[in-house]
Amino acid sequence: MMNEDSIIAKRPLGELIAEHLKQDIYNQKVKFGERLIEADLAENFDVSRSTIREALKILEQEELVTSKARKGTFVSEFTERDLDEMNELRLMIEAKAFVKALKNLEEPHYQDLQSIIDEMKEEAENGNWNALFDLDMQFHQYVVNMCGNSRIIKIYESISVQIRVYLAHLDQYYSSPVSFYREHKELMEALLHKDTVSVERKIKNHISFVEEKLVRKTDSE
Amino acid sequence: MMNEDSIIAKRPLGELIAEHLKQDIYNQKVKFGERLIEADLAENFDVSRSTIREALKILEQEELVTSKARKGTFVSEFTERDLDEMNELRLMIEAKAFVKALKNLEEPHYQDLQSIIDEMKEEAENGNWNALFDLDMQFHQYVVNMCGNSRIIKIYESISVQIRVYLAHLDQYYSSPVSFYREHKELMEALLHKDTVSVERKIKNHISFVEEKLVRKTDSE
DNA sequence: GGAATTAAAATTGTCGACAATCGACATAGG
DNA sequence: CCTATGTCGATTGTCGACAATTTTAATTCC
Repeated sequence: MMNEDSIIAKRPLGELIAEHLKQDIYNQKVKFGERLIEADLAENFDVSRSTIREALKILEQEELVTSKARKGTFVSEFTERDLDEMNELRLMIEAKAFVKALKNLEEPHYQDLQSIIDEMKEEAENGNWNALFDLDMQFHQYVVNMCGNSRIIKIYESISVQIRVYLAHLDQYYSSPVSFYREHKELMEALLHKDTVSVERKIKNHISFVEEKLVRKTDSE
Repeated sequence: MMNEDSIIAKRPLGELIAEHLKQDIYNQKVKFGERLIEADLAENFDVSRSTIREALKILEQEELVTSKARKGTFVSEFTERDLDEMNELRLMIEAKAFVKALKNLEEPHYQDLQSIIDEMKEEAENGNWNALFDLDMQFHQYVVNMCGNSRIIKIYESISVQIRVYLAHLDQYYSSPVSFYREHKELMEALLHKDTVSVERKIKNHISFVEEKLVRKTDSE
């Protein structure tokens, strides 16, 4: 009668470790290009190498690490070129997903989104970039999840994690947290009006904002 | 002095087995929904279960199998709904990739493509659907590979394998092999003319051809 | 001193065994 | 008869050990 996944779902160890490692990557406890040695990880996490291998396979799937046969697995290095690729892909997917999501967004969803936006405002005022990025991810993923295409959702998940990691590793951002927040506020309004054209334009703006304003030092400032 | 990957690169066993299993799925030696039991596979392939596990993780990555913790791994079941999702994604990606590829396609590439087309013609006349599908995959993947975005390439690889599997499992096709071939010939001509607009339209047509003409029995026949 | 060889250490690939869990059946109790 | 509980076999999760390979260090030879 109370057999169902008792609060803490009993997931395989490998998955838990994979998540832990992902956090470590977010927090730069392991850096780009760093080699991950199975035996060491096994000792640190106090599990067998088989389990570590499973965890690494999961991370590899999300492209957070890359492994070459018999050469080892390394934390993926994201260059600016990679960011370009990611953004191109992201733009394509997100533009489509958002428009499709419009058909499915109902009142309760808008409330959820609004509360994310509200949190963003707070974190923006505190200048807390890391929290801001997490909320950003939540916001976009939430909308994409409403698009109705499970494959699009899955791909977006993967790509957004990568972008998240990329941003986390930057040591400086060339824009203010508040304008980052304002971006989302405008996007939210376009969603509320169910204005397809406007939504597409805003998405496009938003992504180029990340690329050009946030990451690169532009002259026009 | 001749140590470099001697012709046959020494890849991990798990990868080889994953490929073998993929072929088995193509050829319907294993069917949709079928459960894959690690111990049995280990015995059949005469390797340890660890190796089988690795192979299954690879297939899971390509979404050809699905595995639930402690429940086992099953060959993915693709419904018509899945085909819809796949095509939507494919359309999005391929339209973008082809247009981008136009910038990079040179004479030798066109020759490669033409030879694929020529083979298609032959197989079409023999009514050999399976070979035709393989060539179809080759053709599209070849062009997509020229788009210059490694992430787009990777995603397309995954999605096209899935579509390939879906088509392989159909027991009947509602169109002629020759018209399937002709589709590609037209696409090829659009590529040769580097006519962006035409390429986009042709891609769109081609994908809806697969969905509506090849798979579904339409009345307009 | 430096390039080529060889030896040693570190690391990944593969294996077989045991533990934990699941599913089906049998059995007991109402 | 139906439901709950216990048991057993089948299957997956995890482990530690050995084999194969790569990387590093040491040695030899020019």
